[in-house]
Amino acid sequence: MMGRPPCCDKVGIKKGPWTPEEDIILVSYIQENGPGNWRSVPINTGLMRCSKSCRLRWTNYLRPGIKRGNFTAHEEGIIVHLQSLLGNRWAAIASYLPQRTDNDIKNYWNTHLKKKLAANPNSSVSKGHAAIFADDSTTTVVSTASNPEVTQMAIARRSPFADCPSSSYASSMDNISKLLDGFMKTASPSPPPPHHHHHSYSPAYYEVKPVVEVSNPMLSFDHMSGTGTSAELACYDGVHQQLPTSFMEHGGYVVDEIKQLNQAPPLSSIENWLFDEAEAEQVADLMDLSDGCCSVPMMF
DNA sequence: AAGTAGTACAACCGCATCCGG
DNA sequence: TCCGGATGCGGTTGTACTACT
Repeated sequence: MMGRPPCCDKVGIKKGPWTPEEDIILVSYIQENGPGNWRSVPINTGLMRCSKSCRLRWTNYLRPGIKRGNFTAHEEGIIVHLQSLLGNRWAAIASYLPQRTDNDIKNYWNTHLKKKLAANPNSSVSKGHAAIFADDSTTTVVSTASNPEVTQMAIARRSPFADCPSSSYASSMDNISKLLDGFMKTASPSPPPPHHHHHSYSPAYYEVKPVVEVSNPMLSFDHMSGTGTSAELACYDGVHQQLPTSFMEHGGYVVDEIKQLNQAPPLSSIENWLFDEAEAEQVADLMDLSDGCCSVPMMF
């Protein structure tokens, strides 16, 4: 009689931008059950979304550790060089920038970098490496120069937070926490920042105030991996956000992910390049640094 | 002020790959 | 080894927003 239903039944499946309510449902479900088994997510949550849409929403927007906002020159350099080495393998490139999603990197490449390279093929960005330490975000320049170990961590993706500028880092964990705990109580969401235009709902804009400080993620990592109970992941306006233990236990996503990222796999040629470039450019850029341009608050 | 073109990015689509039975 | 379902990945689209005329 009836044949096998299609993978994504088009009938009754909602498409388009996600609503806050849908995000809350999805995040709550993943909090309880962990990510994965996406097929069951719409079934168990009642979300009128296909499994792929749920997975995409989580991986590209809701999952912890995602950094949003402008790409730094450092990140640009990495992306450009990796793209030249790997081609449009955005997932592979994204693995070197754990805070960025492949979708983000792909979009950034298509909308910014491709044009940049076309307009100025001899620019430092196009060379793929010279801009790595010409970071305008006042984050890693001095700190990495004075601390080779930190340089290696930042460059070689040992931590998903390693090159995170404290000033721009808006933890999606904050968003999730707010989604879970405070959204319903929040009377009026803050409007989007003027430089961002968003036609669809974005949880980042539920932040009542901008992120002013982020606690040292490396220390937090040690803490969380050491105890395995709760995760002190970010300091938001001075209030430490706590991940529910269940979030760590069910699927152990955050802990597993960070542990995995924190492991030191055998260096690939790309990673070796990153190390080599880091050392070479570090010296070169230190020569160019004029005093006053980089008074950097140490994050470590 | 209104219309138009350009930009940015979230989300979708379809194919590829993985994995368990 | 084969098959089918689940998931991952990259290309592409849709549309809100901004800048320009």
